[in-house]
Amino acid sequence: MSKAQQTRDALRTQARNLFWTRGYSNVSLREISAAAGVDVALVSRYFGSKRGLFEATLADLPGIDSNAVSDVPTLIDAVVRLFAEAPRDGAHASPTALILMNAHDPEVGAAIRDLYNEKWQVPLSRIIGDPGRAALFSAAMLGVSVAEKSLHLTGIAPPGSACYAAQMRALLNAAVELRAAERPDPEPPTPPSRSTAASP
Amino acid sequence: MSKAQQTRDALRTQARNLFWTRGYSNVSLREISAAAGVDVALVSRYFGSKRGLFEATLADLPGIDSNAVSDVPTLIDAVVRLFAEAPRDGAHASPTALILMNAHDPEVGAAIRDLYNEKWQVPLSRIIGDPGRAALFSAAMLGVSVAEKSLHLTGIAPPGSACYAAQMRALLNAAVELRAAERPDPEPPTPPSRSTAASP
DNA sequence: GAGAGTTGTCAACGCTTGTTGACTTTCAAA
DNA sequence: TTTGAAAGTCAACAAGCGTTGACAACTCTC
Repeated sequence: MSKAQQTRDALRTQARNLFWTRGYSNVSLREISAAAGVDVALVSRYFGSKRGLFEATLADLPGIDSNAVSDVPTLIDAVVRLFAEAPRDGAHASPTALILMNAHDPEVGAAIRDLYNEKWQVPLSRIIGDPGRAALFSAAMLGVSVAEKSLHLTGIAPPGSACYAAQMRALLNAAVELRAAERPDPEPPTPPSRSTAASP
Repeated sequence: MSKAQQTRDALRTQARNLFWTRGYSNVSLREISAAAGVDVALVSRYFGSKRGLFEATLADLPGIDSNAVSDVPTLIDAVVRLFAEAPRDGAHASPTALILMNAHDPEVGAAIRDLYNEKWQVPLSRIIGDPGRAALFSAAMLGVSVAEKSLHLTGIAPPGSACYAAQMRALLNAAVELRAAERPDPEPPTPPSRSTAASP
């Protein structure tokens, strides 16, 4: 591996760890390059800009492959396993942390939301069958992450434990087992347009 | 009302609308004071610092009164009603937006987490009975907010609709109806100490 | 070994941020 | 009307940010 490739990788790795755990606007390029043991100016050289470096980390975000996963029980198994295995220390950032920390960022939020839509929401809607329950599935999945990562709630079971998996499973099942009366009116399955502005 | 009190209120109101919807570090004092129609320097005069202005807005965060609400059905009703009535436009920020936008902020995150613990988690634990299911209750509640406010998922039912309430209700019920085997080991009911550092 | 291209270093730039202190204006009490 | 505190204005500050371009050090080819 060439020397340039080494520094590129070092920057990308440290950028992912920091961006994904603390959020785009809460991390400076000087901090990233210091962690990578490299000069700040090399970010501009190799990635063009801070935004470019951030986007280079997005390739690491896993998703749901609706070809490999076709039924709901398999889906829930896959999600539970992904969560159980996701790293908790700062060293390797977890996928949901990326979403939670950056989805409402004024600069990169729209890109993150689009990416989540593509890699998660669209496959979920296809597997689960209707977008309402798919959205509730996302809500359940990310809700556990919020409680754990953003709020540090102590009542959440230790991640990786059988109990943690059981909690996830219970909420996810509830999301897809909505009675007909509770389902939203049918909607066009996830919009094709890119989200434009952040108006929470 | 004195003139000084008027400008104090104007600053506090605009600060709440902006801080709660976009997050502490994504809003500048110049933006807030411009929205309030006053000079930036008056923030320092009346609130000491940016942090002081932010903390002055926290009094508006509603919570759960475990004296008024003693059983789970009443709790769920209260939460569903709070969510249905929470304002969606930028003009008045919703309580959950405050949590989601600021819980992982490096500067005010710890204060927000402590406040949520005090105003929500402790009462929830008391009403629901054990901290595990109370944490899952929070997860379900905030998960819907993440899906709606952070990710802008279109599958979530229109807030305020009967369907939205039904969705909330289904998830909240699932959280408190965990079977015994899925419950975490009993823990000391929510820690008394303040959270210290943010290590997601 | 000379030269060309790659890689890394350094100092500075323009900009925005929170905060401060000196100043002027407003306004009610004496 | 004079006086003095209250309220508001203005310009500047130090610090941090992303970004740039000129320069030095290195590596490989001819």
